[in-house]
Amino acid sequence: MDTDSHRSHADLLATYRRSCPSRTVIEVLANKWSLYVLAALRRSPGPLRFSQLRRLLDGVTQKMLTQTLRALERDGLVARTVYPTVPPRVEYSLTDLGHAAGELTTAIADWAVDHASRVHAARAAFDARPEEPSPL
Amino acid sequence: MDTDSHRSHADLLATYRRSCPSRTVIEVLANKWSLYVLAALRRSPGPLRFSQLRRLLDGVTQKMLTQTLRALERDGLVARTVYPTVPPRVEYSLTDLGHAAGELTTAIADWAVDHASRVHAARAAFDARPEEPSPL
DNA sequence: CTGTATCCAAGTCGATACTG
DNA sequence: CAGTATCGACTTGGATACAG
Repeated sequence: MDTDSHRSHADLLATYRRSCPSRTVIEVLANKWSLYVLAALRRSPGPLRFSQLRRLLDGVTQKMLTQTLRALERDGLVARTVYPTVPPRVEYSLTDLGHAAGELTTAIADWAVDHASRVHAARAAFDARPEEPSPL
Repeated sequence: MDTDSHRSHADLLATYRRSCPSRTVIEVLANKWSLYVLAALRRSPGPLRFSQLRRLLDGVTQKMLTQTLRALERDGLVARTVYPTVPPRVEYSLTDLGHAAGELTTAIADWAVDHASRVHAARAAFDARPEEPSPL
């Protein structure tokens, strides 16, 4: 994947600057729950209700889920539809923008599943190594 | 991208379980500095020194960079090479595993750059909307 | 140069209680 | 059902000082 072939050297450096507009976008995407919410919505055949997402994402609290969904909605990645019924019904789905982002986060989630054993093995090896690797 | 075509429904649900081994892998990848470090190393033609990474990643503190590099090294994504010179010289590069992960995080970073304006527009629209959208 | 150690502020996150 | 509000524990992250 040579995704940078059309980017200049200066462009690449600018990517990491604090002033780069992408910085704040990265900060929304680069966290566990955003990644999972986008992946879950992308994998779902249709919209998901708040409670469905909560059940799906094991360990997420109501607060974190609300917070995450709001941030994604604010950024135009997730669409929030409220049905004025009683009890209220709220559905979440991906916008076109969110769908594209969801592909990327789903790829990360899939990669993590596929390589978890290798990562865990490396982790164990690292943790098992002696304090002083060079006893001379 | 139908990356899930080979995954069963049960597999997909298991992905979000707290007990899924991929959870801890995601937690390492899903943060700003890990994402940037992997992207920077992947884009670089060769290994990068600690100070080079620090200059490149605008805003990263020494502490966060060290912490991030350690976590990635522990997970077998980054290789750390120490040259016993004086002053010391330490180079970081991607392992095969890290290279694969780097492709994914680079894709996220690129996407963020390319769509930052759309996201920021959505954000501005969201923030500008009235408190009570339905005054009836 | 490449770290480690420490202090402290700020933010994250979970648990709980409550509302329309 | 789908939130909001609040409190407190815990974690994160920055600044600074220091060491091999």
